[in-house]
Amino acid sequence: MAAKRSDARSKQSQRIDEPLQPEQGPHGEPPLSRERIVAIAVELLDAEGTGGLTMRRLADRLGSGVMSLYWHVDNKEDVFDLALDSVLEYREPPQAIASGDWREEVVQMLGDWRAGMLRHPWSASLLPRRALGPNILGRLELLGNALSRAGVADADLNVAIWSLWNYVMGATITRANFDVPDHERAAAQQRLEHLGERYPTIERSRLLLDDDWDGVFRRGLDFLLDGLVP
Amino acid sequence: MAAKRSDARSKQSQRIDEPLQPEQGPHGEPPLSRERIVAIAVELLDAEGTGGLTMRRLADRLGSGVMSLYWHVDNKEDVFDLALDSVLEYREPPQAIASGDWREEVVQMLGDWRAGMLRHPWSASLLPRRALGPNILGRLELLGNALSRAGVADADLNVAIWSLWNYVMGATITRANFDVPDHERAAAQQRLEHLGERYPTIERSRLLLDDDWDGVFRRGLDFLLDGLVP
DNA sequence: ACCTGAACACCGTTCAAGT
DNA sequence: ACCTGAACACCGTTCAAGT
Repeated sequence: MAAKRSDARSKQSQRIDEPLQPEQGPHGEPPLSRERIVAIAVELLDAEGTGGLTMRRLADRLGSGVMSLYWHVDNKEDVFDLALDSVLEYREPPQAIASGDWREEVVQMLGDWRAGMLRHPWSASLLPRRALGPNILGRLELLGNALSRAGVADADLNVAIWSLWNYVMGATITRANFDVPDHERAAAQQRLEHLGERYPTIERSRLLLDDDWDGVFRRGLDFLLDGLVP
Repeated sequence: MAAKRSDARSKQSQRIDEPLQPEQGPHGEPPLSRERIVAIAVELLDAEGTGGLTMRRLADRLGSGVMSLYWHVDNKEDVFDLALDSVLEYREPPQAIASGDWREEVVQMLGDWRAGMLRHPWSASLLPRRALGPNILGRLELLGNALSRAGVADADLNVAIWSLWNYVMGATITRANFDVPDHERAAAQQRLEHLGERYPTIERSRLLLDDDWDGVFRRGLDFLLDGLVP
């Protein structure tokens, strides 16, 4: 049980001194760098989705040749890994949350996690196939720590972390993918009414019609936490 | 909140009478059909993973021209949708499970669901982006029905179904993607020991080292059910 | 109703070469 | 140390045409 590909380093030697203000290149373009590539990749993914990220298009936006990217990055997979992890970076120091109430703490952490991914809907569908980057690992560490302080036994920690991770991942993916654009909503409603005969329970539960995603997420999380720490 | 693309029908008119034994074509190849295309697509996905499914390769294996596929199928997306749903078909009538114990019933249903997907590891990563086909909807209906009989109030049914769906989906995806092939295991162990300094809780929980996936799945599911139906 | 090949507009990546 | 263009071996899908 281990992270795949998480040690994929590029050929680039590890830089110690990172210039904060990269000087402009001769033609107004800042020089290529791992960071710049990832930033633009995220932009591209936000704008066009998973299918829109192309090494050629990426190079275009960066004002460089396609093959120049390969100096900084192993391959396209690598770009995906880096883009995903970058989305899960913490924007504010997580200590701000650390109140006394562990449960509220966990709920906040997972809510922030979900929100970060929903800001970049492609990230949810990508998560399953990607390695665990440092930001993801950092969030898992924080989660485990909070659970441990809440009194979850070491023997159960494993299960507790995975359960919550799985729940958040599943909920985020579901939310990101089943949200129908407004102009399709009418057609979708129609189709589902027709489904009622074959799937009466689904219809009764309003499973596909209710759109209080945040509420469903929060209530389900509460149920799970009830089970984990009675 | 509604299924995307779930009404995508091909240009083919709805067949009422499906011949059980399609006669051989003149060159030993049975004629092209939606069913045959999907079956071979699943074979291809099992053998080569998501990246291995190509319209050209698919046509090759079917002994037909590439463009012939497009008569039976809308496009590559459509093939993915159909392949995914076909994997979730019930092999035995689900009534066999219906004992009296609703909880055991739910656990069995979800275990079977997960097992079906793990037999085709590509299906887990695919699920997030696909529409709800009839087999998926059928399983959701069955699940909701069992929960309802177990005493979950109609007002909570929505949350209960989604929570379990999210949990199973997350757990299956995690399992399918973090299972390291044996020959990579040694290297992975090494890497993770090195990680212990920065992520002490993760190390202590053996989050990435324990490989009792089935146990973790079952125990987490129990916790969730405890919360859902105390 | 069903199948086809040629053509179009793309892909990711290797390689040998430039500065 | 960093960047490059040409070339290779692929893609999915449109189209006009065949039976």
